[in-house]
Amino acid sequence: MVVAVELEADRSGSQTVRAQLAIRDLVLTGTLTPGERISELSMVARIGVSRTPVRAALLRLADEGLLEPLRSGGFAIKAFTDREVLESIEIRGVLEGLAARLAAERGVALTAIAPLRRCLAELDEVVGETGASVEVFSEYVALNARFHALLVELADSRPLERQIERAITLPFASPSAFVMAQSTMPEARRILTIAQDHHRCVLDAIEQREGSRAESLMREHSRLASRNLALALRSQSTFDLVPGSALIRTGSIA
Amino acid sequence: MVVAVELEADRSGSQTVRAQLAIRDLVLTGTLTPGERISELSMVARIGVSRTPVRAALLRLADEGLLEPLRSGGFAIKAFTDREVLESIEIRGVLEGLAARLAAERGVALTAIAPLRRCLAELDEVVGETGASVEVFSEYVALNARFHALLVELADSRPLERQIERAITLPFASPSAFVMAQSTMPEARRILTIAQDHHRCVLDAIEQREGSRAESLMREHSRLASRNLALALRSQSTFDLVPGSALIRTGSIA
DNA sequence: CTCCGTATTCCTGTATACAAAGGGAATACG
DNA sequence: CGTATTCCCTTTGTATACAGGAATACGGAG
Repeated sequence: MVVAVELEADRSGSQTVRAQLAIRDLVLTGTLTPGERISELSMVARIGVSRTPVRAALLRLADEGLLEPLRSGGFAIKAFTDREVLESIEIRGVLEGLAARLAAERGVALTAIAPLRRCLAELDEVVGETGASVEVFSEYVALNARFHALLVELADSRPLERQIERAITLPFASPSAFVMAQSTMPEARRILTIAQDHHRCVLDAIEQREGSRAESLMREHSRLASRNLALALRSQSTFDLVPGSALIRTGSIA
Repeated sequence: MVVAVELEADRSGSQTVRAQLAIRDLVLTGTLTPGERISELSMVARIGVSRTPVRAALLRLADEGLLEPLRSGGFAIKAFTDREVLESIEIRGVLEGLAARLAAERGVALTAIAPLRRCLAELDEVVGETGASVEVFSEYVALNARFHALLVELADSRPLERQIERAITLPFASPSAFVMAQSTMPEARRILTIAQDHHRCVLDAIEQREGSRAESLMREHSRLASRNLALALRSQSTFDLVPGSALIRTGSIA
């Protein structure tokens, strides 16, 4: 009866985080369909830990926004409209804009901005690559994520870090959510070039303490993601490349 | 041994929310001092529920940001610097600014804005009161909270609602956090007048679909809270009036 | 054939038992 | 006298047992 497929050495310290990771994967990969109720026992059977950590994991995922509490108790997998995805991206943009502005207004030491410059240079290399292979794009994803993380650090604000971390927990709201989807599109290279220019200009703005400019740039930068969402929605195969796409229910695509 | 003082009819549906409310109160009132570790058993003794709901409550409060997880397990009461308080207010301002802008850009029906107008009128009455009694201010607090809540609703964005709700969970970041502290200050009436004008102008901006103006106004509006914080820090007795002040450790005030 | 009442079954919320790990204090050794 | 070590106690993480309640399925009646 109990088919424990997921025994693959999830040697994460605690049972709770193991459960959290496992369930999150189940949700994100679409194994569990949106709207479906999640019973604790089924998770116990699947993951192989007791109800207590499963329960903790569900609670955690509900705060993250992947699940929604049911009034009769328990949780269901949340479904997102494309509009909500857009709004989530906008929120991220606004918060990252605040981060950039704070960094600019307060001023940052050159030693603090150096890692950003290095990251920028590495991104330049990746964008400069002639071949548009999948490897190139996944390398871009990694570097891009690091760039954004470093930028938030630059603001040096714990509360803001927390809030942004929360905002990008929704996988389709993260800075690199649509990059992989881009990889299949003809305009891919152009978009990457523009995004990279945003990165460069933001660093310049921060260095020269142009707070307002830094903020506007980050907002506009997030708009690239919005545009990519629209592009990705054109075909199912492209759409499937964005993380957490299983949670998004659109009118046009089944 | 077990002195269950808090038996005062906390008839909240579940034990978990009861524990959550009780512990939050303990933290906010300063009964538990910042930095102090919270042991589950001590909460069990105090509140009178078992470890399971206490544990759930602690987890919840940690996500809310009132507690911070310890690497050795368990939680400690988080302490906030005045700078972090300022940043939290700034975050709220930015998010409420986004809400106002979204409402303005999308356009709202007059039926939707009517409750805001009514709330505005009621606020006018309160601000117009001649006596500056405590009752007046606490009435202002209630109406002000409602106004801000309605404004967020106007944006009609679930993700944004969630994010803002999270932002104002920190009690000193809520829109009315410093109003009661104001009540003891001579410039109180003037500040209320200005705040109320912000409210009025934001509604006008939204009605006329002036997104950028609506956003700027809400940001500036939140700056009133920042200024009030600076004012409130001048004396201990004033400072004590702000909710959650026990969590804030400042250089100047013990 | 359909609708309603009832009983059963599953599920969550809560409490408790158990084990491992961390912290602290006392003691022994250098 | 200072330092390191060891032991004990406290605390958390995890598992399980129990009770109340909701959803469902089944059976009977109209």
